[in-house]
Amino acid sequence: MTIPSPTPLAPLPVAPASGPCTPAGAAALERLRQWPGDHQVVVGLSGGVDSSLTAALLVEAGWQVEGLTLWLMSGKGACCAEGLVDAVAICDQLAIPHHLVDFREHFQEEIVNFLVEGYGAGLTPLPCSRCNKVVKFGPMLAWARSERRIARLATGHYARVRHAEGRDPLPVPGEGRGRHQLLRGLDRQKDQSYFLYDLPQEVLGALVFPLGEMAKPDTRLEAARWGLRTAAKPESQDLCLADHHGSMKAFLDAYLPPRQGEIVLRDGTVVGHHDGIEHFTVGQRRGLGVAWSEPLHVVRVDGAFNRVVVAPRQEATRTTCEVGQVNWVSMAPPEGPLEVEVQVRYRTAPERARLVPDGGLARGVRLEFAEPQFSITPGQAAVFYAGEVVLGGGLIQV
RNA sequence: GCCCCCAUCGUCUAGAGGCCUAGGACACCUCCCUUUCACGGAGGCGACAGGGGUUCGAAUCCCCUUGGGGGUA
Repeated sequence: MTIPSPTPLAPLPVAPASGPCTPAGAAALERLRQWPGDHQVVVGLSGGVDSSLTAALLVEAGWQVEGLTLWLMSGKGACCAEGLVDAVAICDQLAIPHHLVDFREHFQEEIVNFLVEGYGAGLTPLPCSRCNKVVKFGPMLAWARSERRIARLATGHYARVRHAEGRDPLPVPGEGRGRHQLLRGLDRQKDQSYFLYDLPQEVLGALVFPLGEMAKPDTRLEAARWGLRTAAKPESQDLCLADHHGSMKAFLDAYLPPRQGEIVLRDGTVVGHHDGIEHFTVGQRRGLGVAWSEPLHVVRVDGAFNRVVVAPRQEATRTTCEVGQVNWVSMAPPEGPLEVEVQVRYRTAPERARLVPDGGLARGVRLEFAEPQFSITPGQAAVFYAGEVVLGGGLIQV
């Protein structure tokens, strides 16, 4: 479905009077101007600053741009609706077409069900990487190609893609020929590469991340220069799932009935009770309700026995884990062991580990960390890095 | 129903007359952080079982009541 752009109440300038006000903005613009190949692109617009500026920079660089917003949530969809208003307004200001595609059913099947089943089983599923792969990037690109005959997709993610033809050698031993590399965003505070590890090569090859080398403050300054209505919009919205529920807990409570169980120490001593394992994740401290001589953290969520196992922090570590459903990004699957850096959660520091390909697991590897790790959690992603480069990643197994 | 011991924030406790407008730990709440869930950071709420005494002054001493633990006919 395509919704027509409304007539603006007050005409806004299509382009600002002056050029970029930050070196990063100027560099981003220059990269877009020099981009090899055709300059037609569909921009995924969430209604935030990042995607707004992404569209604006592409327009400023002379690209032929069309905006696309996905309708994801069923029900009222309050957050989506709010984002949609801004997305439409931005496209209007930029004088580019805006499209809205209804993905609610798809989102429900692929993400909502995935979350409910995962949490119900005692995992801590990561929705974002799956959503990026299965709901956003893949389908958006397919839509752009089939509906608009446009081969490229741009988003406001803080990550970089080094396309096959211009790539540098891999920083680790391995085969990277002919691959599109995924790199961290230059602004390490905002780097979102963790959520993108599962994108296939064919998608990576079509991506444009104009903000990959921008820092967040640059984005805001440039957005303000453009007079974008989203320039000062607050940072993180709530979980996009949560619109009419308010939080993940409330969201899960709407799908999973309360199931009381025990909170136990490693030796089986019962120290408390919980109202559903879906409210707990490995490493968690708050919300246990157990008063102890020192803080207790969750070390295991036992779906089979409906129990939550807790221990003092220094005992809540692991040194190895199995990773499944691995997607190799910037390199071909390695033949043998590899020294890598691993993030086991978004926004935790990368940790040194030895990665051993596991013949027994389909697309599996085993990680042996140099130091004990605090919160290795089944369901979360383990993403393998070599410095800036995303080598690959997968899901932590039970 | 004869004799002894104990009684502080939600929990575990510090406290042996003025340094206590009662301290700490854990829990809890709020905010910050954050495209997941968490971690983390900063604040906050919160108690001397009740009633009488003794003292210039009592959480700290005495008495009674109440509520929990031991011993003898």
